[in-house]
Amino acid sequence: MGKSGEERRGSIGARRNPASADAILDAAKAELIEKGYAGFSIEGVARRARAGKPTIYRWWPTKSALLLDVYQRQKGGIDYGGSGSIEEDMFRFLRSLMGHWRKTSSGSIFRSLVAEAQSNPEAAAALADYAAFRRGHSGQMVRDAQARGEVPADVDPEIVADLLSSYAWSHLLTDRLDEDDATIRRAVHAIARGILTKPAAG
Amino acid sequence: MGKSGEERRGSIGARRNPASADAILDAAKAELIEKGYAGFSIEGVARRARAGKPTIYRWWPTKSALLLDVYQRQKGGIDYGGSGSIEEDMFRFLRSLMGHWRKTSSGSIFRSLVAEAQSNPEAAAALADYAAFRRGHSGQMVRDAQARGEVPADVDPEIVADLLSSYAWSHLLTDRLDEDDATIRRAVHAIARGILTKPAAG
Amino acid sequence: MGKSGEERRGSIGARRNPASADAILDAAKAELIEKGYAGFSIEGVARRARAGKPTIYRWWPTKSALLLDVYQRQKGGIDYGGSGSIEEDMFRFLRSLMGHWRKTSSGSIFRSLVAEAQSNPEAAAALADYAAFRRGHSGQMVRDAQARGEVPADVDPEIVADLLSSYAWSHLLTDRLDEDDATIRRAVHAIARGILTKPAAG
Amino acid sequence: MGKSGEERRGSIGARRNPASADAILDAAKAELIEKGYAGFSIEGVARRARAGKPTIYRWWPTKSALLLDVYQRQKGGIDYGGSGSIEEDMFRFLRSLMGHWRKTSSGSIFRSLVAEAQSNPEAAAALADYAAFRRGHSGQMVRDAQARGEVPADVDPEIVADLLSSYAWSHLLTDRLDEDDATIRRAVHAIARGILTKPAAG
DNA sequence: ACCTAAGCGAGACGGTACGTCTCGTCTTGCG
DNA sequence: CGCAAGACGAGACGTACCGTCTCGCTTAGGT
Repeated sequence: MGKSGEERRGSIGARRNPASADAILDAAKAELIEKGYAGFSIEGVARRARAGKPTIYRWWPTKSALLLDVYQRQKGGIDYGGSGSIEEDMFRFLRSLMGHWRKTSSGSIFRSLVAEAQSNPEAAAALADYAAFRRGHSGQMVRDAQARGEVPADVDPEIVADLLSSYAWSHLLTDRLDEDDATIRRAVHAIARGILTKPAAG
Repeated sequence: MGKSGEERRGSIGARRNPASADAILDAAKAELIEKGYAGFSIEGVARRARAGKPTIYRWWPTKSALLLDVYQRQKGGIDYGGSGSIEEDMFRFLRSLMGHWRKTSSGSIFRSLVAEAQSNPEAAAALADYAAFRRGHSGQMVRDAQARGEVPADVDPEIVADLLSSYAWSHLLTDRLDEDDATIRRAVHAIARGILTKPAAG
Repeated sequence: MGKSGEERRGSIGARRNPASADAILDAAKAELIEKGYAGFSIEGVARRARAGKPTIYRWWPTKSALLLDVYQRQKGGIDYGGSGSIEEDMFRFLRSLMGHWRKTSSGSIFRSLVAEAQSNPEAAAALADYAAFRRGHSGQMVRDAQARGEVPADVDPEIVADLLSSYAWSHLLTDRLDEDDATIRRAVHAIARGILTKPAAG
Repeated sequence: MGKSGEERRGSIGARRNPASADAILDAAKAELIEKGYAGFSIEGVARRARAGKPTIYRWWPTKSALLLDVYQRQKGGIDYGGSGSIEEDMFRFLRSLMGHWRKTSSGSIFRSLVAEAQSNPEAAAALADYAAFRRGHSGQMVRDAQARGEVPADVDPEIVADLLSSYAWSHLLTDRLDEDDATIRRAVHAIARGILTKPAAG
């Protein structure tokens, strides 16, 4: 998390100093983890990063922009399958996303982001954009399955991705990331196979 | 929303004055609706209710306690189907819940509650309890369908309810309550019928 | 300058706390003396007084209001004569005013006030009011002399007071408060000789 | 105030670019006039002059240095009489000085200089020098009158000049440059009558 | 009929964070 | 090397709320 250099970190000319950006993102992450969203303040980040507030506001116009950046730096590789089976892919996706949130600090950062979005329209827009982007991304699982003929073409990949990420979100937001594999599998199974009783000939 | 009397509303002796409690809850709700969670402040509530701040802090020690009280006074009836078809029931449930949130103020109050729960453990616990209760409640749709033989017994009603409410939550939290009926139907369809290509003989 | 109590100095109800006012004025004076006008800040005063900034802004809407208050608390008794001679009275007035400015800290406070008035219209108005009030006050010397018949009625006491205070101001502002008595007497003499009633035969 | 060329004004080699110096002084003057001393900032001057801040700091190490330079470029001719009467000369001097300050921008620049001198010793020294020089210069009126026999030799011209300029300063600093002629005449009259040689028989 | 106890409105208090401004320093790349 | 440009750490600005406090008042219930 940075080498925590002692020496002053000044301007390097008429362009952004990446050392400052790093220090600020590191400090923001640390503050978020230590104090949580409620105790998170630009003031505190500036203090910890030994940066001036204007330097922060210059590059992250809003608190949510900073939060989003912190989150994105943290994003690890989420497993998008390739197992050859859409059901297995969806399971792996959910388990890996929820595990990532639970095991790293990114879950708590994302919770902050969601909280911020509930009061800050800019954060809301940023989060909506991000979520849409992620839906598009994870919809790839479905499109791959369609290419394989596993899923018919009239299924909307976005809607499936929406169901999956909604499930993950609500578990994150209500402290239920530790759902066991069987439960996740059953949720995924419901989406893959449906919940209706199969016709006799099925 | 109260008669908003002009005359001073003082003490009625050595016990709580219900008129003040009402005025404060009304004011809190109004502030929440007008300004959203971000612009919500105890200060503002006190101002609008013409109440002293200590009067608020005396009865609602934290912001989340007040928020919860406001939300509880607001509960409206959600449509749990009875159409005879689980798919139609699920569609009606989602549409009615999302419409309720969108059209009344309860959506914005609930958003505030979710936001608060992300940093306040007390609010988090209250929200988790509430969500579990609601899942149990809306799982009834599935149990009814199982009784009809429409859904096999090995489907977990809680998981289905979880998928549905998760979908609604994530749309609430990302400002997508105005999803059109066709989209909601497709999501519900995925859960009911699954997304896999049906076998030729099916 | 205050007993520097250690214990917290909170609210005493819905009215101004004089202890806070005193602590703030003391702190402001000390800051002004230690750091001069350039280094004077509301922030610094609040810090030293252990007061919140809003407490300062509540009672002194502008920096100049605070400066003026500090100055006025400091104002010692200026000698307005009563020697029976207008020339002697004017001399004593100037010498006592300039000595007071030089020997106490009020000179440097007043310099700050004048400086502030050059950039802040509110301070300018406050200073103008104050200066006019003082001219009226010190004009009393002349009115007394007129009552004695020492000065003719058509002399405007305000103009004489203006000449005297202008002389004192310009010496304050250019670090010449240590003018010797002989020089002050000569300046006063120039003015006195012009306003004396001429002897009938003179 | 300069042609304010649109094209970039870069370096002209390893020496000072006079065009930049001019642009900076022009911009400083304009800022001072438009926004007054309070709104005067190096930042603003650089912006208006399309100059880099370091260029300003390179040549004018302090704000007061820049202020002085601006004032010096501005000197206008003040009327030192020659009317043959010391009283008339003094009146013309005051009226012309105050009018000059009022009608051109030099008054507001001088006010800034005085304000700056109250907290900046360097500026204070420069102002004191300048004021002494001006007193010597305007004392010439009195010396001329002494040569004519209108004023006795034991009157100190410096003290008379001090009274006059003090009067002008204090009116400048308290926004009273628009004093009418009659009032100025009465002030001058007070001084003049005191320094006139008295006719033997009155 | 008094007396005490508690709730009430009001609003001041010491704090903290906000987002903006300017300071004076620094380092670049161009001319 | 001077120049325009502009990022940097620093820190003050004036405002908004926080949660706590003390006041003077009102009313009810216990004596």
